[in-house]
Amino acid sequence: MPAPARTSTEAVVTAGRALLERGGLDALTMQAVADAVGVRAPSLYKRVAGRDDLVRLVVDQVALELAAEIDGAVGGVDAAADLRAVAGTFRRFARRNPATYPLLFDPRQGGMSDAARDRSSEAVRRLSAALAGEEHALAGARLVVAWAHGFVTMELAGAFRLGGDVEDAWDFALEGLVAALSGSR
Amino acid sequence: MPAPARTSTEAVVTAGRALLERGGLDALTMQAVADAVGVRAPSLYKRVAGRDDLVRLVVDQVALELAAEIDGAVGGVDAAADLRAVAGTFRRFARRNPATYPLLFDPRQGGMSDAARDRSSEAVRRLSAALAGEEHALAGARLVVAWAHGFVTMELAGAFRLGGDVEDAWDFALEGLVAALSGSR
DNA sequence: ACCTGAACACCGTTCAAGT
DNA sequence: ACCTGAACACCGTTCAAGT
Repeated sequence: MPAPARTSTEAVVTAGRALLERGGLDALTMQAVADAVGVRAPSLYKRVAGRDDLVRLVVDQVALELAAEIDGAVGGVDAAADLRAVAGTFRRFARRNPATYPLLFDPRQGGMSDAARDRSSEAVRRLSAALAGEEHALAGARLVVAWAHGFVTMELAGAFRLGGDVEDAWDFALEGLVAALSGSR
Repeated sequence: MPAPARTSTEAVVTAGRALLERGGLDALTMQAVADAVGVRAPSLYKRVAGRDDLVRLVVDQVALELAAEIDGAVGGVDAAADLRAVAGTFRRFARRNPATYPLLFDPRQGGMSDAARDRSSEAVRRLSAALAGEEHALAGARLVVAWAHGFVTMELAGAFRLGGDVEDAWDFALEGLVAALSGSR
């Protein structure tokens, strides 16, 4: 006599993400997720393999959203303008997802899936190729992504404490990177 | 009748760091630390306020070592050469401390202390001032540090999967950054 | 086929009792 | 003044029993 499903993997992932964003990784407990979806904790193991798997599913959902927003920020006409737009989109995304963003590049949480990573990096690679030439496309993309990731990570961590205008630092860096890429062809 | 101390804060921090470097944050349990220093877990609370405090002490020890190595990498003659040397030192340090390094900029672990942060950033700020001029010193330092941190974080996370030579990407970026800083004055 | 209570091993932490 | 065993609340996870 089959028992009807009282929740779904989707609901479990959504609840997990909300808990993570609200209270950090510590708040994402199987008990809290179970309460949120209206089921007992052991039942969650019918939906996800375990807590680590649930975290991975959340991270991947966030990563795919990021990739989609980056794709949407590319106009396709002016590569320098597109790079500025993509960088801004990336930064705003991190600020909107301050607790989940840092997990995207965290090896302890498995990081994002290959699919999400490839999709995010492809847009940047194309812009890098347009600016720096095909031979420097990959190295240029790695420069831009490393900088953007480092910057927003430090910003989220509250690491910019020496005063000064953080917006200025962002704009200064972005113009410097565009110039460095354009000058290397 | 006083009981003699059977361990010390230093030994506790050293044991904690070793466990963290060997097995990640999960392996740093009060029980494992207690076993390592030859005492029962409750006794650790005479040395550290709790597990979070112990992690913070480990992170700070690592951060001060990083700051010292960076200081030692500065020659003081050629700013561009010094920047390359500092960046290389930074990267090698991260590779030598793959489990503790990511905690340095992790807000969940409190990150590094203000003292450690200030000391690390000051050397980079001076080099940035020498290359880009005093007015762009802070923004330039933030560009370099954000890139270096992002790069080594991604490298440690295994995020460079599109093939290509990661060493080339490092050198290409470093030369681009030196050019961008030098060109902005 | 899914849900549940009970149980297990583990965790950080507290505290009264020992020396 | 420090160390200890015992205890507490919590955690992830397993599993036999229910429907």
